[in-house]
Amino acid sequence: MPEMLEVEYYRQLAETVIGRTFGQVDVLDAHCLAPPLTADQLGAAVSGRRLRAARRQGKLLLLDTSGPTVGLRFGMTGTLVVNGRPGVERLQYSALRLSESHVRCRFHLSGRGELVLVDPRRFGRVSLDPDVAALGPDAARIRLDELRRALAPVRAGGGTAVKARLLDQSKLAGLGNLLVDEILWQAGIDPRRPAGSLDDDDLRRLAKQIRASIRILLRRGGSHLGDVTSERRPGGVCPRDGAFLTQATVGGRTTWWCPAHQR
DNA sequence: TAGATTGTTACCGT
DNA sequence: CACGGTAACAATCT
Repeated sequence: MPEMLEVEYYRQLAETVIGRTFGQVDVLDAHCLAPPLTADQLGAAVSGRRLRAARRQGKLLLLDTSGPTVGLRFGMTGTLVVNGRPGVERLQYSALRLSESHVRCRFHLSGRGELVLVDPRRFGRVSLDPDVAALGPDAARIRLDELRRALAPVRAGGGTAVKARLLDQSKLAGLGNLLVDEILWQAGIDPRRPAGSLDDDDLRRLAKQIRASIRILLRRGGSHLGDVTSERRPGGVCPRDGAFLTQATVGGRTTWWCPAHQR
């Protein structure tokens, strides 16, 4: 489920309990703890601490407390539920309901209230003081010079596909598979193009499109609501010019693009 | 039923 | 050594 858009909704939800104090932490599935963190350590570090701020860097949610910062990653299907309100109303799979059996970690708030990590597929992780420096600049505010740096060839040649680079969280934080395909479709750029082959005009257009798509889809309600997302299927057609979309694996992920206008 | 999946990471080959 | 591609992870949905 979550790319940066969904995590931004979770962040906004967490903001509603800023100032509250953490109570007990129930780790229902130790699998959700990023090694070497233990349930006892998490509880001891967090309980009695006040929530100071809810930040986001890419897909990583950061809960600053009066003690350590709690890092939450949501994997493919993680959702944050705060006081019974899910961060995302519409889940990808209509039949997938928030189920008590999928609660992995519950942060109680003193008095009443809670933040709950619900994650059917169990790829989500809780950590303490995560290494934010390992992430590139956040895609929502990417500037031209930052994008140029993110796509610059590390070695001579620079044959890496532009899509692979855009997905590399250490270069640029926040974009996932659906969002990247949507952005490249909007910008008219072939996902297989070597990242280093983009000229200044391409880079400028792409940087603007990254920010624009994030802004629009945030308003629309999530990463799966792009103009081309519903056409990601056999027989899918480009909404712009009617050409059949092409499918291939690029950057290790299933990729759809329009062979007519993405160059 | 077989195949696919919005994310991250260990591993392997170049 | 650095980089890039791949498989694995886990559970569910189409």
